[in-house]
Amino acid sequence: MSEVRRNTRQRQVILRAVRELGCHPTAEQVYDRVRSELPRTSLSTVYRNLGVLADQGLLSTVAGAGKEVHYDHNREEHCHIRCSLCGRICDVDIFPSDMEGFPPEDLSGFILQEVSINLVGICPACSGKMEKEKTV
Amino acid sequence: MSEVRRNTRQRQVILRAVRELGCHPTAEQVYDRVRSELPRTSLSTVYRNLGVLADQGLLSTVAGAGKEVHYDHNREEHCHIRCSLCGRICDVDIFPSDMEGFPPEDLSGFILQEVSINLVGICPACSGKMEKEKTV
DNA sequence: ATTATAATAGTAATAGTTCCTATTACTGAT
DNA sequence: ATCAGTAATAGGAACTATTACTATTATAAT
Repeated sequence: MSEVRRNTRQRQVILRAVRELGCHPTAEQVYDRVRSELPRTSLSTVYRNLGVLADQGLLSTVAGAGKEVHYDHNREEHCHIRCSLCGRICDVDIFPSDMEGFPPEDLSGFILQEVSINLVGICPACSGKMEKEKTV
Repeated sequence: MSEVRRNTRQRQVILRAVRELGCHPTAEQVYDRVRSELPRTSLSTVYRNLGVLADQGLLSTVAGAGKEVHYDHNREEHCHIRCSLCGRICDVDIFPSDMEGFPPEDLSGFILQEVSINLVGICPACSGKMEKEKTV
C-alpha cells in the first residue's frame, strides 16, 4: 500500500504560482510563472500537479464558457463573473448557502454535490476600451 | 448589403434534431442524428449551424465543466444540473430572477450580461449503478 | 432561367489537455 | 549515509473538440 504523496519542489512552486497570480490563472499562465523560477518545468507537470492539488482540495477549477480551465486558490465559498470579451474571471460575493429556498428540493433524482453560480459580463477594462473606440 | 440568411435543409434538420433529442445534446450527438436523415451532412456544417442558430436565439449553449459544449432548445429561463459521472445534463426549475437580492449590486465594475446557475451531482442512473456494484 | 453569393462537404489545422516512457529524485528503511 | 522502491519529472506524441480553409453546390431574388 503506497499512497505516498511526495512533496516536490515543482508542486510547491506550482501551488505558490496559483496563489501569487491571484486572479484565476489558466494552466498556461501558471506554466509561464513557474518557469521563471524553475525553467525546466514541463507543461505536463503543471497540468498533472494542478490536478493533484485540486484532488487534495488545495485548489478548485473554474470552468467558464471559455475553452481553458482556470484555477482558483480561494477555498472559501464564492462565485465568479467572467468577462465575455477578454475571458478574465473575478470573484463575486454571492453565497448560495444564504439564499432562501436554494438549492431546490426537486432535482429530478440527482444527488447534489455542488453548486456553481457564474455570471457573465463585460469587465471595466473592456468596457473602457469600447468607450474609447466609439470616440475615434 | 447582403445579410441574407438562407433557410437550408441542413439547418432545418439540425434545429429539429436538437429539439427532438431533447436533453441537451452535444454537437456530435446532433451530427449522428442529422446523418440518419441527411447522410452527407458534414460535422463542420453541424457546428456552423449550431452557431448560427445560437446567434439567432433559437438555441443556447450550455457549457459544463465537461469539454464538450451542449445545446439547449429550451428558451425559457431555467438552470441545469450535470452528472459528474456521465456528463448528462438536465433542467432544473430555478429562476434567478425570483431570487431576492440577486444578482448583487457589487460586481467589481462589471456590466452584467447573463447569469448561469449550474448544479453538479450524480444522476439517478449513475447512482443506481453504484448501488449495484456495491452488492456484487 | 439567370445570377450572386450563402452555405455546404470534406479535409486540414488549431488549441487545450492528456498520455506515454525513459529518467530523476523523494522517502522510508537499513 | 546508503540503498531500494517508486512517485514524479521532462519532453514529446497523441487525443479531442472545435474552427478554418477551399472548391463546389444550391438557395433566393431578379
